[in-house]
Amino acid sequence: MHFTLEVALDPTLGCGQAHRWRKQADGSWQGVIGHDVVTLMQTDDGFECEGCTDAAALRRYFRTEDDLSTIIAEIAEKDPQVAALSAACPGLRLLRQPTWECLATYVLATNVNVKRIAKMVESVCDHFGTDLGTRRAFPTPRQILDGCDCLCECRLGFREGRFLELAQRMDSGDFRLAPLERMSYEDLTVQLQDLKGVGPKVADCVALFGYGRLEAFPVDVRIADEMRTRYGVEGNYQKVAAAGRKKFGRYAGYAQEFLYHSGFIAQ
DNA sequence: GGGTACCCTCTCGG
DNA sequence: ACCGAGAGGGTAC
Repeated sequence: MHFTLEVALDPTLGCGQAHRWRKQADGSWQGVIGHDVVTLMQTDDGFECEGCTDAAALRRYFRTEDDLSTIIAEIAEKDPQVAALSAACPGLRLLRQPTWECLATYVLATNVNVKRIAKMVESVCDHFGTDLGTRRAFPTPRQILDGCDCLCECRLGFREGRFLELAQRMDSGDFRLAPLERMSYEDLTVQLQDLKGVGPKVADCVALFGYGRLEAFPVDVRIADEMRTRYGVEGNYQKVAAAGRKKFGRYAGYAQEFLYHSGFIAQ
């Protein structure tokens, strides 16, 4: 199946916003979207997709409604450095990940290397997820609870308790993700932080990558570094994140992604 | 509001 | 080669 879309798969799938993509020897990307194991191959005008049974889900995942030229024009107009970064990295898109998967993976993404995040996520999928053949789906809360006796095999460290409690609250219905769709960005991030293991940074990541709130500006150590060296902005989380949102406006999340990716190249 | 410990793994310097 | 120290998409206390 062919998809026409302005996208560069390498930075989009490899920059760390989603954690289940693997680049293969032939240059294609293998990942799991819902219950499809898909293989994506870059073309001049988009990509070729193998294994996809739901084109609408794929379009949703890639946020095909985002017009990159419009978005980039807007954030570039606000800052010459982001203008240069976006020009240097054409086709970098934000993804829309399933909220549960996004939330659960970012709860695991604390105080570890990006490399190990992917390892933990894959381990959780391998232990509890539905078998899809070559890969497994991201597990549902119920699947995690059913197999929680062997959760320690996933080597989540101090995140294990948080991960388990998260699954319990979702499964019991004590915490529901769907109603958060209708909330404002501010209310959404406040609600998310009621969950153990979710602080301001994870809440912003889930708001951006899961709930598609493009105004979110998650600040991790790399973004904090970029904000300090490029713009002289430093301070606590709230201060830096608010500065990013104010500076870049409704598409601050895209600006964040370009800034993050610039550090990726430098590394 | 700021300072620390935190599970575990990988990396790096000796 | 082997080992100990350090760091790593932050959060809870």
